[in-house]
Amino acid sequence: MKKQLKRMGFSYDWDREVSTCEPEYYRWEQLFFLWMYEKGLAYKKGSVVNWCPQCKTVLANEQVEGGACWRCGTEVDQEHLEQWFFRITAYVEELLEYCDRLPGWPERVLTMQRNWIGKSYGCEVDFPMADDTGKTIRVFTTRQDTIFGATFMLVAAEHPLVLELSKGKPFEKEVREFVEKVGRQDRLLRTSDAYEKEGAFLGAYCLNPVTGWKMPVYAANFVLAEYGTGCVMAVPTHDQRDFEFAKKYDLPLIVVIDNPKAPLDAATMTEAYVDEGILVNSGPFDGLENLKALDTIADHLESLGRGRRTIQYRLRDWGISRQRYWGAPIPVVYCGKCGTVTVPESDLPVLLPMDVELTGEGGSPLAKNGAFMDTECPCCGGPARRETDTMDTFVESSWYFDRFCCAGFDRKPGLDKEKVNYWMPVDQYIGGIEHAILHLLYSRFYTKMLRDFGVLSFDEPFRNLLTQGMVCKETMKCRKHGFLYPDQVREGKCTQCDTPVLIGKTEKMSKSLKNVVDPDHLIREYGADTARLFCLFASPPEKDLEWSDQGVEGAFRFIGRVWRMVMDYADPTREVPAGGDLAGLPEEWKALKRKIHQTIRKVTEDIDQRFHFNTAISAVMELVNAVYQAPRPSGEDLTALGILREAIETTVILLNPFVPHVTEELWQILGRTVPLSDTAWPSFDPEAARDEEITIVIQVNGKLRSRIQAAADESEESIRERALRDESARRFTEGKTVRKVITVPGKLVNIVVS
RNA sequence: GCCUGGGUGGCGGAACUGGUAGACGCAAGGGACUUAAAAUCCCUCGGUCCUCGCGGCUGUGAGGGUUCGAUCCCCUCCCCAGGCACCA
Repeated sequence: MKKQLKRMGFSYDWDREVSTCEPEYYRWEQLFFLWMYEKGLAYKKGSVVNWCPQCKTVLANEQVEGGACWRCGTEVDQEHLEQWFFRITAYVEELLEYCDRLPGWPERVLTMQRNWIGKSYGCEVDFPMADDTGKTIRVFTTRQDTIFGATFMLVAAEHPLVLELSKGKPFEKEVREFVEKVGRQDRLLRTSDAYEKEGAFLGAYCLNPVTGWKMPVYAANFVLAEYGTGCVMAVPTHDQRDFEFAKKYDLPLIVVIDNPKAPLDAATMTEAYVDEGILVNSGPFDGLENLKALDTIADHLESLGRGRRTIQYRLRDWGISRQRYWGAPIPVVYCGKCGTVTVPESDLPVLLPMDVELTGEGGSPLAKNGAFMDTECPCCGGPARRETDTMDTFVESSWYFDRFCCAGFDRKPGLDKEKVNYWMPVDQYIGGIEHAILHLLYSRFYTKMLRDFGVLSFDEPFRNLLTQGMVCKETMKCRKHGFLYPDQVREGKCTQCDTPVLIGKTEKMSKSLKNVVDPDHLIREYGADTARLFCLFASPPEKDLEWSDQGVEGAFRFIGRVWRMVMDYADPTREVPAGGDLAGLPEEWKALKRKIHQTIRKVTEDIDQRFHFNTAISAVMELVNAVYQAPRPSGEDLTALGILREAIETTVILLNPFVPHVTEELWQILGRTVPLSDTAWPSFDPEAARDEEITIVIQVNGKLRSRIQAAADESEESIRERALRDESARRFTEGKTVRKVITVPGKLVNIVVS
């Protein structure tokens, strides 16, 4: 890996290399854990967690993609386990707020983070039970404007209230069966479109706090126990889920928001009305617009003492326990006497044992390692057991960038504040879009936390973010032999059985699809420079890159073209100083001089401001084409040779960041002794780059009709006059009245006629 | 369903702030060089019509709108990619 990176010519500073799996790194992570534990930012709790049966480990919510494990794709189960969590929710407000203060981040990443955090404003409302026990059911709602239409109550099947309320009632058995059934249903089924809303009546009633009506209480399969309070007031007229539920169990519907365009009738509604409207059947609030009623009704509930405004977030705490080997051991021991005890700072690091058996079967290898597990309690000295869970490896990647600033720093807290605060935040961070929420959210959290511990003095880790695309290639498949590597195909046929190969979809390069390119082979065949040039030229970095063998060939040809150009002129221009004065140059050489400086400007801007290497490279290609187009001067024409020398040297310098190896060699061939990598980037001469003559477009009624040449300093008035006299344009203005003439300096004249 | 990006020649992609659409490359076609091939160098290359011009019309997913002028701004719709999805 390292060798390959070096062969490609990437200029990494290997002195800053960091290995997150070494104790020199993860010991600090364990220290941070102790600090977090002390502050309540790390805690253990029993909860329903995502469990990957393949990896035999727990996964954070963010690490479940469409119900499957982000690593192996296996469907994730729900298990009840004791797990360690990081209290990322302590920073939820700041994480959300700073989404508006990261102008250098792509909007879609920020949107994804905002959605993931999922802030919503609403009310908690207490619904008293209809029996006289004085108990209440508390719900969270964002739609308190519909409270007059709440006709029944829904409770998550897993909620303890379900069994409590139904206990001893004639419905108890049915409720129990229902709860068990929901518990058995897996995640995939629950989220599928066909999943039907179901419930069971608990034999209990509560009262609507504003209308006083009796509302039957149901357990429902579609109510989430973990969100809000796990209980929902159901308003079937204005919520589609509640509507479906009401229809199924024949529950009453009351319209409380009327559609101003077409009045609603509860008896004939076929779906819930979820748009804006005017309140009806809502007592004192009738006639209000529902959006305005949100506030008014919230006030009303608060004055009644039945509810209060609250904010809910979708974001949950970050479950970091993993039953894997890799990852820092959690520095905690369990003592029969003292309970959960943290490992004292002086005993850190808790080392990952080297003598574990990695069976590949999943499950924690540490839990099978007695020497690791059995220890002494740091408090009482008695026998104790170590925590065998390790931390999610995303913890490691949440601060490695800080460590880069002071790699090897071996004093507490593992970060040299001065250096870190000098280098950080990262000016330009580059990563795949797949980390939009995982790594990028965790790193933001960790940064804020370390800031509050006094280690860092900045709020956000990455000032600018570029999400680069992935390298894709078409897949090839043989009917008999499945997916094929590129070298298993010759002339469209499988090399094993000679049957024609099926060309499949273009997909992200992966070993499983065999649509990969071997970098060693590529470097052997074409060299690292060709590989680099192709990748940079094919598309801008934020887009996916479609691999094309012909494109690689094209990149190789261009390098050859540059090489021949240099070889051609290296000798004749060897003794000629590059450049030369602009004044007095014949027009054709002036044009090349201009092209040189325009190219420097364009390439500098494209690299600097936009990371658009593809257009930077095409600009250099244009310069090379211009040199090929130039007439070959005689050996005495020192002016011309000087300009050519300048063009050639400029080409070599400008290409250096893209193709460093070949340009360094060409630089030497040109007789330069100072290495190109130590040579300053050229600056352009604005005077030379300026166009002396510009093409002015003449439009009639917005249609392109003619072009004229104008001197750069020609007055707007004069250009306008010439445009009006222009022969080609007059063919279209002849016999018509000129209504208006619009001139855009340096660009065009538009003559409006009727 | 909701949110975010996108949709430009045969293909990858340009067009910076509303001002010449298609830069540059690939593919294709033609020519030069060569005994020949490869390599190289040069030319043509969105569609269409004709009187083949330094021409006309048309053209950036579709349809409207704003504007002197729209790939760019606004509205409606279609399609593709990604994200979220019973979040009350």
